[in-house]
Amino acid sequence: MFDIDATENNENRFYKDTFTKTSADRRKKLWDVAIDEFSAKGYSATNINDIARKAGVSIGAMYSYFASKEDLFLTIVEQGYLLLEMILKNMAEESEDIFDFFRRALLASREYALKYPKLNQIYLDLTTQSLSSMSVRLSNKMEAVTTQHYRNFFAQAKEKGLVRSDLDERAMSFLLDSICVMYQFSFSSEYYKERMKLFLGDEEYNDIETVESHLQAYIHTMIAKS
Amino acid sequence: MFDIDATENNENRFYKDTFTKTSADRRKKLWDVAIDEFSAKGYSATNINDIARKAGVSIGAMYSYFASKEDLFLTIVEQGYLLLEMILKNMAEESEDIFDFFRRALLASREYALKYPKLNQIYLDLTTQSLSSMSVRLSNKMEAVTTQHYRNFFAQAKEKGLVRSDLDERAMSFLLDSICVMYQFSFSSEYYKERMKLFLGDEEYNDIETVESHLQAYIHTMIAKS
Amino acid sequence: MFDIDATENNENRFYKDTFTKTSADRRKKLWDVAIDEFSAKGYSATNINDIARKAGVSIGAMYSYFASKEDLFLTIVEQGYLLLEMILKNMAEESEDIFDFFRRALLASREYALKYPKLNQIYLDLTTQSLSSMSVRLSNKMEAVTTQHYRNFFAQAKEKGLVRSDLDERAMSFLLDSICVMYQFSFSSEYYKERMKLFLGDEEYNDIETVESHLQAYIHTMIAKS
Amino acid sequence: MFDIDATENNENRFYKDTFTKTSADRRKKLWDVAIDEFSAKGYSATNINDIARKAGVSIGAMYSYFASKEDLFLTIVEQGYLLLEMILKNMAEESEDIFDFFRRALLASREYALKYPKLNQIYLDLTTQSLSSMSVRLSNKMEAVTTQHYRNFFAQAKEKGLVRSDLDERAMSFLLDSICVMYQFSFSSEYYKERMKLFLGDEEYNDIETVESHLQAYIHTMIAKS
DNA sequence: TATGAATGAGTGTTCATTCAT
DNA sequence: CATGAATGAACACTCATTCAT
Repeated sequence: MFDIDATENNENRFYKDTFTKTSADRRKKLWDVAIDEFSAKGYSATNINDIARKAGVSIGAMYSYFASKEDLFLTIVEQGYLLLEMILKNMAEESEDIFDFFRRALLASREYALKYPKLNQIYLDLTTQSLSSMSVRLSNKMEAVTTQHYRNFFAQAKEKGLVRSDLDERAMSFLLDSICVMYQFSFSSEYYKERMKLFLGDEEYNDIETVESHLQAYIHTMIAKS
Repeated sequence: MFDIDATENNENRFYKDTFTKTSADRRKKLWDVAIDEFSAKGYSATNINDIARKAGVSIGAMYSYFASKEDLFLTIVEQGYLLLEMILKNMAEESEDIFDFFRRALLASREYALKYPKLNQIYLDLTTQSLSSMSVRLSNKMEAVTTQHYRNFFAQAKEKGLVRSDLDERAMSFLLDSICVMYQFSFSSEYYKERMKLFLGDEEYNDIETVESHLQAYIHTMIAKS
Repeated sequence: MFDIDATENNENRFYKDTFTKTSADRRKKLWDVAIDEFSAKGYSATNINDIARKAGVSIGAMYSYFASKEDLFLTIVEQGYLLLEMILKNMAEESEDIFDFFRRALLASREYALKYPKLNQIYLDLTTQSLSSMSVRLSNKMEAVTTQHYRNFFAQAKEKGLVRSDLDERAMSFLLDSICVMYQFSFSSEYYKERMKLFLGDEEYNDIETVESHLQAYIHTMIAKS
Repeated sequence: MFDIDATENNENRFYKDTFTKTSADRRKKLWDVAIDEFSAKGYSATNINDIARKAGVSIGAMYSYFASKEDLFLTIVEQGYLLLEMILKNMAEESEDIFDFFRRALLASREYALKYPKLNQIYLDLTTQSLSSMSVRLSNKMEAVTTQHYRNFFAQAKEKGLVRSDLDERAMSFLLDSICVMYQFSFSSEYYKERMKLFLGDEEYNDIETVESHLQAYIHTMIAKS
């Protein structure tokens, strides 16, 4: 996952050249530790000296890799975004139509959240007002990509006559993505986990796949030409 | 809004008795400043000494009102929760059925977010993993209230035969509330505002009421007996 | 014990007139709490607001009784000194000779320490360099009284031919009093208790009266005309 | 005196590794200042930031050397203990018998107190009830060492028939050490200095060596087989 | 006179960042 | 380059004392 080469051509990288020259092991370790810390404590409360020590990297090296704590944070986030982007791209390519895409998106939201809970906690942090100054520094906004996917699938669906003719595609895209985002967070932070439990009850919470297929079915009803 | 009497009977208050004894002006000023700071900087990065100074209150007085920075934060949040709870209660009472309730909920989400953007930014913060230890201290979880409203309205709707008979009410409640939460946040933090703009485009973004009525219509389709 | 009238004529009192006008109960409570706090935490670490609260006295009243934290402390200490002085006076009057006096002094050291452990801990504090500026404010130095008693008894003993003729009475008084002081502290602070245990072992520590009579016997040997 | 190497093998050190890596000059300066401050103001009233500033060390460095103010304090104390222990060990080795040992102990008490008055003031502080929690952290209690020396010398003396056959050695050791402790403090804090003056008068106070030899002679009388 | 809310300088400690080695 | 000791502003919180009521 954390393969630095993937971002090497990225024009706005938040790490210094030096970072590409360290061993992949070192980079991996740093990432792991940084994600642990940032996800658990949030950006502000995270101590970059702690990260360095736990990763077995000197604080001096740290600052030769990243210009600041903020840049370390953004590097982590960017990397996670790239991963998510790839997942989305694959998903879009494999999806037959908008219904299939949403089904896959819902599934992926859950799986991605469960596979990378800490990364997701960090994203949640990033949506926070206090970190908004950072999120603007991230050019490859997830939403830009997602929006495009929805746009394409709705265009195709309209052509094929799969969806209601009176559909406001943008509003609907916004709605569908919102559902996915909330679903994703519902597996990420304690807060949203607790919230989901309250809504679903223990029974349904433990049979999440059924819940998910219901959600998907409702969405189908909502969108599909009757 | 920030009338301390409203919480006086609240069993788990996060402020000390002394706070009830200061002038309402002083309390109001403190609220305002605290919300400003916490919403702009997040919990961790907010300086309680700054709040005190900007509110024209000595730091000593500050600590005679609240046992800790955390308690000041929770007092702010609790107060906002109480307000939202009241809004929800009124809404529930005035709503005719589940469709009406959702329509109102969507509207209220937007209006509340626009009226108290800073408070909403603070809530967003609270859903963050790093503040999860605080959110558990807030017993009167918004979600518990919301869940109940949905449960009641769906029970009523089933009785009246308004909704599809195969409806998984809990999954649906979760879905509807998720939509409202995301909608609310979409007017709160810069991040979500930006995201909404990307999805809706400038045109629709500026005609938000139409978007909202579309969303509501889709939900109707999804739930109502065809 | 803590009868304020006893000090009323004292020329250098550390309390204000107001203090004599409060109820004896109030005064007693204040004493008790102040001794608790000062003995447990030491002068510096003791919080005068805490004392006030625990004694059920307003901090305002506190400062109407005593000009400062230091004066409260000195009032406590002075009072204890007066008590000790009285004990010493009685002891001196009842003692037949220097041997009897020392025997009683040793006994009284133990009993006084066990009866008023907290007061003794406070005295120990007062011998500390950092509190020396306070101890100079206390006119009725214990030692001045003690010195005089020893002087009288040794004069009497010389006259009666009870003691060795080559005795350096001042050095001996210093020695005897030092023994009493250390013995007294040995029942006061944890530190000296522990130390005594190490020297005596569990067995003797639990049969302290025998140890005490041995000590007394040794001193007799040292002083008495052979 | 303040050679850090002396404690390097000490298993319970209260300083961090980093402290061993600074220059000896820096360490020395820090020690000097810390002893000055702690001895003059007592533990509680001493400000660690003051110490840092006066020693020309940043507060950050301070906390990279010691985990807390308490640990700085204990490091100082421990170091002094080690020194005293060494003095005691040498003394014990050079002493011919219990009489010689006590004579030397008395002398050393005075000399050590006069050479390191501030260190001794700090020890006095440590015997205070409020610092008892700290004294328990110091495992190598002076008294344990001292007790052993007395035990050995009394055993030897009994074998050689130098002392009274009815001697309670433990009580006697306690007595002798108590005398030394008080004698030592008599040269350390203002309080005890003043007290000694009161007992001895100016004349004898200024001829302390004679007083000391008298004390020693009395002890001899007390212990030796007549 | 009694109250206790208010004050604000001060405390122990943290941490992003620098820089000599 | 890498290291990690060093920096010092900043922080959450305390407490002796004041003063309006």
